[in-house]
Amino acid sequence: MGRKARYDKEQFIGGALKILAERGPAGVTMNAVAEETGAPIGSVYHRFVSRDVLMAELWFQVVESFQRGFLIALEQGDGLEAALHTPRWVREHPKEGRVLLLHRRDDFSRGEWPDDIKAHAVSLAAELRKGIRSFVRKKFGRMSKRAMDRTVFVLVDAPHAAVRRYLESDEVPPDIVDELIRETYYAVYKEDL
Amino acid sequence: MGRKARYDKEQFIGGALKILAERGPAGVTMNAVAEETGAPIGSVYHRFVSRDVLMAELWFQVVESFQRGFLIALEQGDGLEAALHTPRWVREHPKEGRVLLLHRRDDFSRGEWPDDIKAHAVSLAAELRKGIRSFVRKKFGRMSKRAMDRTVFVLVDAPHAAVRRYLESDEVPPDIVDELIRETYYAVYKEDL
DNA sequence: GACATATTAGAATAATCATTCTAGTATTGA
DNA sequence: TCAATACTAGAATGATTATTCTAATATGTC
Repeated sequence: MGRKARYDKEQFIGGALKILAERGPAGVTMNAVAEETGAPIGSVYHRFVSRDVLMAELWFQVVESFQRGFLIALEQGDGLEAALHTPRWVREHPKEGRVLLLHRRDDFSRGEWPDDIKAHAVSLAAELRKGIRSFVRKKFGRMSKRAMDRTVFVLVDAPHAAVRRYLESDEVPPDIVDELIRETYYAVYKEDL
Repeated sequence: MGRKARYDKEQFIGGALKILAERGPAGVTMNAVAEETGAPIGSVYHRFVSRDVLMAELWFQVVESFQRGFLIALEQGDGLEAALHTPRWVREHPKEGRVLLLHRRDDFSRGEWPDDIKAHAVSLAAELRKGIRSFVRKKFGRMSKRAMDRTVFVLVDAPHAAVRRYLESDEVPPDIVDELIRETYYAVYKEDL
């Protein structure tokens, strides 16, 4: 049934990642991706309905990898381990780091997106929420809006903030970042929940 | 000398701000700004060399206003007052809040920008640095890289982080944000500097 | 081998915008 | 009133890119 494929999604996503790291988001044109991969542009469109979808899938791939490590840290180590996962992962994945800035989780609920993209976003978010929920229960014995808000700030928002300015200018987050995340962690969790 | 102006910079910047709030950054096309203001596109270009410069000036105007309040808080109140200025200001200026996400301070050092834009960026950054410096000296009696890093995190990065997700989805930051900023503040400043 | 079809090829098309350009127009100053 | 000029007007241009389209080309299946 049909000809054997010479190029697959992975290659195009890989090409897009490379271009993104070198030339920034605007550099990732469909022609650039095709050229980088050595494929004709038709083949890119054969795999991805649109540029938006290609970028979305790149984002999913990266976030999935990031989130996997985060959830493992959250389950095995304690919360601090998970909070520090952000700067560590970013240091180990400099190219991928910039991809994190490309979208927010709920970009895919607004607007027109293919169903599988929407579904992917939903399941990714659910997985994260579930992980954090069960962490909160483990740590505090019960669940509350307040505990969730704080935990999201300490484990997600604060680490991302600490790291963001370095991602934006292609620098490796320095050690002080870990220190600040650590202190924020102890601070916010010292309060009664 | 010459005809009286019917449209000035302020009107175009105001139009751009309105469009940004309603349709997001991509919606701010030069034609949209002209239409919103009721002016012909030629008049927009008579005031701004390019779209980039228009957007830059919008950003400057907003950041300047934000920063003014921040510096006053920093000088008059203590650091906590300044840290909390971010969520407060954003609540009072919902439209302007989104503008903050448009640029980073050092966007204007890289790349081609007119000299006055560069100068504006430099002076704005200098003013902020100066304010923080003198705050650090006032609070700790001396100056150190470490104290500066921490202060920037506590007064700038953490508040921005806490607020960012709400800005991105056009929501008003809830009270918990202030609470988190406050705790982060006490935490990080409890450590010896 | 011939057919069906998944895939390659990439030139042609189309849409979107920023920007330019040429022609008027109102105001100031002489 | 006249000349200089800052400004209005907006149609035309140009550049950039996403996307489409038609024609080949392999490869599995009958």
